[in-house]
Amino acid sequence: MSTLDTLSSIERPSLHEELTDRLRTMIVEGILVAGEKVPERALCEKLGVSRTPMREALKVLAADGLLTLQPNRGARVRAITVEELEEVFPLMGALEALAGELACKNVTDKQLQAVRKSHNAMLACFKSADMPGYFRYNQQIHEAILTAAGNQTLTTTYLSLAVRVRRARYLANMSQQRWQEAVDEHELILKALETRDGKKLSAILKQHLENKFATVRQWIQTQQEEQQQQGKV
Amino acid sequence: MSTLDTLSSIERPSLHEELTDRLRTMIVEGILVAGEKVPERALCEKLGVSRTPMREALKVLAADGLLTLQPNRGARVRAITVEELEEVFPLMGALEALAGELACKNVTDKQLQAVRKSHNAMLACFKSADMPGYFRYNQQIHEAILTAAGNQTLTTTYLSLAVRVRRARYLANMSQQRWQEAVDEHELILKALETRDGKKLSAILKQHLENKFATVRQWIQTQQEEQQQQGKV
DNA sequence: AAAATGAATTATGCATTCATTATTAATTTA
DNA sequence: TAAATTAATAATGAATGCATAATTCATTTT
Repeated sequence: MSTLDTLSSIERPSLHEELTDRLRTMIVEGILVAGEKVPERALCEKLGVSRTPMREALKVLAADGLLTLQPNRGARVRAITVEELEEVFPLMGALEALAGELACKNVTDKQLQAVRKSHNAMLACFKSADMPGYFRYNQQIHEAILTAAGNQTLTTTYLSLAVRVRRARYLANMSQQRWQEAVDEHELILKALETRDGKKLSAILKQHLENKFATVRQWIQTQQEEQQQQGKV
Repeated sequence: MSTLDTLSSIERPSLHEELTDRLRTMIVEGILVAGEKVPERALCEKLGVSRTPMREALKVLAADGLLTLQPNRGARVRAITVEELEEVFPLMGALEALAGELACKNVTDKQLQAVRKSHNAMLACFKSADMPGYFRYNQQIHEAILTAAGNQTLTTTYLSLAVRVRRARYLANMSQQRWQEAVDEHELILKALETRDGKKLSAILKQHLENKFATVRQWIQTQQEEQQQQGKV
């Protein structure tokens, strides 16, 4: 079962939006476990809402690819597969590339400063081997680049894809060597953005993502094999 | 008011999915008019469903960017603006480019044959100046390329963006000259696909879209000005 | 004891109801 | 008569209710 405790009740305009956000977070954080059923009733009781807005949120998240709805059998958290990953990553690559080009065109000095700050914070985390911290600042950087691109639709589209792989991305640990490489790539990312070199930034971002992709794919493959093992036993 | 008549009642597993599809179609076809409120009750009655699944569908379409939800004031069909267009088109460009590259890698002879068929049908429509027919086959071609790319996530993502601009795209009439150019571009598209030249196909598709973009942008600008005029009168 | 059948329970999908908020219509006031 | 105020009506958002389908559990059968 999932960790449904430690969740407080909610109130605010438009319950279903609040619920959509909450559930999304719970999926990314693994509180709602990939592959498992979404305990609709339990969630409603825990959050103090009725089934109507909850079910609206479930429909939205299903349309978004985070859940699958089985007729008469409720919602299930979509477990990412290698196949899905192979679909999502190239897409994210294309979008990051676009974001890089646009960001170089549109980034303001203030935004650049924000990226630098996240970058340095990320470096500090790397040096102290703080993976969760690194992950958080890393995400901040990529989102800051999206913001700098100044295209809300791009941001939304990208994030909806990113969320689908975020948990896998988080769980798939990098080797120390790969981690160092990732940091090096980030130096290049910052440099390209500072010099407003769109082509270069675009290319590095794409490469950076492809490298991450390789790590995550390997991890998922291991996971799937373990699942199969368990299925046999 | 909108043309809510000529709609038959429905039945099938998962009402909200059926409704989502129906409403999406109604928006693209202009039965639900951009900028106007969605007549929830009337739609429910017309389609013979309760408000619950209807509202689930509305939430999904809102998350998809086709509607906006105003708290306590229902749903409204999102009218596309120049700003939104300027956001959506570059994104579609990046995705079409990706689709082109992947399609050249993965297209089967059978799929290629399907594209050729649509292409020829489209040419026939051009010669007989049949815009609706042209538009339909044109769409078929682009969707066939997506299919050939063999990336379901790409298809879904692209279509969700394409739907948002489809109506404007349909209403924005091309000049005769531009139409001829578009047809010429389509010849190049077919050729690039036949020779599996990913780079070239990718580039042409992007250019093709940018040209379309220019036409649509002009049309929307005119529309917005007319709206403002009406607002003043 | 394992498989098969059937009853009890629970979950699911959708319709209905209800409280609240917005909108319109009617009335009053200046 | 035009603006302001109030009353009415309708719409929205969310909770509840209900019929059907799925699941679980007990019972029977082999």
